[in-house]
Amino acid sequence: MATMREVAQLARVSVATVSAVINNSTFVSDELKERVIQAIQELDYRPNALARSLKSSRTRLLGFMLSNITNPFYPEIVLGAEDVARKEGYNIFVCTTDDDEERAQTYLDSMLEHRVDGMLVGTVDELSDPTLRKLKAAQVPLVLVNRWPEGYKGNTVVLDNIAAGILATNHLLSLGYREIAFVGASRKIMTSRQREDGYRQAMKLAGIPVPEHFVRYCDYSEERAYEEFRRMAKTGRVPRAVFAGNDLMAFGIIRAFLDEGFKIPEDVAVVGCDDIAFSSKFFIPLTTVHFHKYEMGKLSAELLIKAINSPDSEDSQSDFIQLKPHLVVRKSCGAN
Amino acid sequence: MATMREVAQLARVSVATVSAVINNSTFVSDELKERVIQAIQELDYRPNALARSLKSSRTRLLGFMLSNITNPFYPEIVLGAEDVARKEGYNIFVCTTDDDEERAQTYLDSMLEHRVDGMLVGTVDELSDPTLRKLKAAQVPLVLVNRWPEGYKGNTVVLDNIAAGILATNHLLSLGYREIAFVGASRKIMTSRQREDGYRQAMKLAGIPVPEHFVRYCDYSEERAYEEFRRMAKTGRVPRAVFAGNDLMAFGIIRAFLDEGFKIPEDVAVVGCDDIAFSSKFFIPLTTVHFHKYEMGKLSAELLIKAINSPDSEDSQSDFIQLKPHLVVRKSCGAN
DNA sequence: AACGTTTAGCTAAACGTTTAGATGAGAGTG
DNA sequence: CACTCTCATCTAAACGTTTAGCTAAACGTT
Repeated sequence: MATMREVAQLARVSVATVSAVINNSTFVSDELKERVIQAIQELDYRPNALARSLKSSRTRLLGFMLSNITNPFYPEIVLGAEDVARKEGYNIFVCTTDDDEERAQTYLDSMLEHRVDGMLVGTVDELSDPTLRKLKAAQVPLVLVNRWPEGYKGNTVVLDNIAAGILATNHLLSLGYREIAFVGASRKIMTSRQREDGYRQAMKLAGIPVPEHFVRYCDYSEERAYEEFRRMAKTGRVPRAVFAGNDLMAFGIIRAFLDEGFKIPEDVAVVGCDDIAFSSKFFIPLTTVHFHKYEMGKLSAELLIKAINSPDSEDSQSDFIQLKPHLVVRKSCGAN
Repeated sequence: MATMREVAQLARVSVATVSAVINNSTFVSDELKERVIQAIQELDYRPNALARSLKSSRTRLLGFMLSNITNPFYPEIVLGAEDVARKEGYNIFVCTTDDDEERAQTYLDSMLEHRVDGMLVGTVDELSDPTLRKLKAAQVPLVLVNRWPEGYKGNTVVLDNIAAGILATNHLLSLGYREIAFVGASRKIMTSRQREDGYRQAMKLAGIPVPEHFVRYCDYSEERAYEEFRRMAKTGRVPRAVFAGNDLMAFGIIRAFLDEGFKIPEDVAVVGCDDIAFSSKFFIPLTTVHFHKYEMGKLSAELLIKAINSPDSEDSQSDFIQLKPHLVVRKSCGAN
């Protein structure tokens, strides 16, 4: 592949002039400019981003760490981030850790070695997380996305999961259901914990005790939820309504109940959370809590780029953006 | 961020020794090695991949161009590729073009400027595609994934879409259906065209004329398929069976028929194609044609890395891998 | 003692850019 | 005409690595 030196030679100018034409950083006469452009095309020259970044110490690369693209919750977020990155001339480096600590570390090292200009991180929800510590030590501009450690100081774009829990639970309460189950991923996962907390708050406010035997944890997985509720249905002891911590689990729960001969929403009402693309297309369109996922990605990237461009990234105050959800009423809850 | 020079200073050795320790390329005495490691940790030194790649002219970066991660068909492929890449010490740079020519060009330029060691390309299905021409000109090791231009010479990993069409159609024929509709994306999209061709071959072999008024095109989109078939259902003139070019459209078709009061599979049998994750979890588990998507990603990356490592990439013969599908019989077709 | 051999560790030249500062041709001024 | 200014263009020094080739100490051989 041709280098700038060769282009300069062919155009009978200095490398500085070629550089000036490419970046149009300083004035170059039309004649030389023409010659340079000619030479670039002739040689199919393409600037070497490595050399460029090495000298200028900015790569126009952004890292994005998330747990699993296979989960339909994420691609939209990535898309939002990608769209603003592209517009601003950045490329995004997506890596998925599957919530595996070792993988996260490997990828993080790799991103830092590639000198990304900033990181979008969707895998950290503890202050003690090694990923977070490493990132702080490396002083990379940083935005936490979707998950975050309580009390974290720094740019953060997240969803108001407590509000989501309240919204879903209140909706079910308003439809007259009292015996409402909750299904989460686990108490360890912040988003799940907060959705549960919202559910508990709403129940408390309504003066209804939480039926603890109907609070279950299924790893945010369709399969696990299916198994859990199939088992539950077999006992005959089922709740009148379920708030599922995500749509995937809601699908699993509905499938389990259907397979056991229950009717949805007549026998059991189900409300999901996330409003993934498929939820509106499910045969029983799912009532669920909608989050602006694309928006979350977009805002995250904007914030990150702002942080990168801010003169001294150190003491610039950081933003905490919390996106509000809204309820999407469809068929699975038995409203209308 | 600390440089190798600073590490060398602190460890009282030369940069060459530091380099040797990091890459353990030549023998270094235990004593010096110890001092170097100490210094690296003390300074939190991290090799600069830019400088390293600039000198060694390999980046250990792979590009992956595909149309749209939001389509559940793709994430699994990416995962397969990522897994082998990680194992081989490569990072994958995913970019989505949304089948927009301009975006493809922008991203491609960006990847080439970043000097990726090779490219996985899932967006090219014409020999005249500018992307393909640019890639050939740049002489980057290359594997075409999923889509490919007829007659293309070079590494390719694809699905046998014709076999898929035959499989699906034969299954419906074997269940006694004769009036079988086909829904594709468009004749312009190779995968869709081939699935259609498979369908036509199977019909021909069975001696049944293709009902051309039941051959429709819906851009591989759930919505479009829904609208198209809702309209069709309203006319009262509906086929007894449908082979949908992908699962998403199958879902749309089923939803359309249900909303018009038809029963699936009793009134209309539906077979999809792709077997995306959700198809088995649909309330009417979808009969569909399964492809090994993860495998496709895995094989693609393996082939690419092989090509990168092959001594003279020019005349090394290229592989054409075509993955065979198999039918997954579930509920939507009315078998058993 | 003189020689060659081995080898741990070093020096310095790349890799392909960016960019501060040098150069020198023209134009403008008194 | 001598002077300064302006400004298009160039020269050369980085950026942080890798690596070919060198140095010199230590050892073995005769």
